[in-house]
Amino acid sequence: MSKKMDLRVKRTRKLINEAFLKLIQQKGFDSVTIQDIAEEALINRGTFYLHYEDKYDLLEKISRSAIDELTSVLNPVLHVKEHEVQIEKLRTTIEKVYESMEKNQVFYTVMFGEHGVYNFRNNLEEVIRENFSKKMIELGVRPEDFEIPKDLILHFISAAFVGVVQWWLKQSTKPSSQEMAMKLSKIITAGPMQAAGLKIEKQL
Amino acid sequence: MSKKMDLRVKRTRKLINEAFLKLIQQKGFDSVTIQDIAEEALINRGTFYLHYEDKYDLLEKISRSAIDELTSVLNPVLHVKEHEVQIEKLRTTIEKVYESMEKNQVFYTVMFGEHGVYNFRNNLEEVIRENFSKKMIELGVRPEDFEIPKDLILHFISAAFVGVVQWWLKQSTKPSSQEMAMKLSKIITAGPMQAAGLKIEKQL
DNA sequence: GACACTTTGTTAATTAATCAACATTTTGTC
DNA sequence: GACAAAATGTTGATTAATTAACAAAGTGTC
Repeated sequence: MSKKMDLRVKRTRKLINEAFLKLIQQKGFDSVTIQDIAEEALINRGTFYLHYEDKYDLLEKISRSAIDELTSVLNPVLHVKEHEVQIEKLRTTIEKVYESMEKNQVFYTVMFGEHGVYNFRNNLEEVIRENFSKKMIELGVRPEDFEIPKDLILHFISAAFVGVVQWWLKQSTKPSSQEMAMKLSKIITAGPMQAAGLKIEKQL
Repeated sequence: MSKKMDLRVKRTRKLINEAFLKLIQQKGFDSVTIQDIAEEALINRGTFYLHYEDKYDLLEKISRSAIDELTSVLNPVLHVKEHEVQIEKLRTTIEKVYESMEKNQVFYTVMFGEHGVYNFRNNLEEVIRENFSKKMIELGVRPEDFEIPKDLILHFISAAFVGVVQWWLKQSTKPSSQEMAMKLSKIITAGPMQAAGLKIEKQL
């Protein structure tokens, strides 16, 4: 990004994005028209086409942006050094994840909402699994080394992750990213039962 | 308004107004700079000067607009026909008042807020009194006809009116304009004690 | 299927806003 | 009071957005 974006471009896109998410929340993606967006954003309809091809393009770009940002901080391999989890780094990652959630809060709230885009939750979980899977391959981690099938672990993690994000989005008073990092790192390293304070019976 | 206002003008003013009120709420009128407004509104600073002279001009125009709208629906004389209050018309007026409040909700909330403009409450009460007083003169109402001094009545009404508006602004779930009209017309015609359900001892 | 209405995608001329820059004024600190 | 930094008010060249209009496509109703 060698040149600074003209303020009008930046502003117009912001207005379009905000109008779009608001309208999705109100009436669902399918019912939203370009005219609706233009009216809500107080822009000329023709202006929309200077920035986006159609509403599908807009959705793609908004989603890409939010999810790219999320996956850029979801870097699991850094937490593992010689098969050992590094707590501090794990905590930092979770904190960044929730900072990203805060930043794109409206997007995720709308997408998970009642008029949100079809199957958004599953798609997000899939993205997370692919991201983790790809990173493992890059670093030569071998699934045979796991006691539990890799796929099972990935499904567990991605579903749990998204489940907790949905919980967080629904809180009227949201825990800070630091609080979430503290709590989740405990759950991840000790398992949910121990993190809740229960003792696990010793296995012979 | 023979010609339609260019959408850009409309939008730019809206963005400026919103940014301004937000900043007043955050840091108080005195601390707000034009640069602050431009940044918050995502406009070029020079653009501000295409629309307003300075922040005092902006405040004047925003206030004028909200208060003009309020006084345009505050027309007490229409409720009185041959010294008799017409309940239905009174209720309609109150309803319109609260519609105006809803429309300019952010403005009034900020102005009445902790960083709001100095003495806003008193100024608003004064405006209301003048408006009522002027209308009475136009229609030849004679203060001598009142059993209670005119000034006292005006102060009672204006203070009570503003007090209730402040109450309404603070409600997280606000009564609709219809509900407010129902309740307030009862208070006004029967007095606060009877409207609350108490019986008044008969005076000999 | 016929038809009316709505929405879309596009175009050229016009216009409000941006950018960069500057001199001046104001504010804050010592 | 001296000085640096921040804010103001302004200017001309450039640019993104608006307007008005049109043909075509899509939607809803009978």
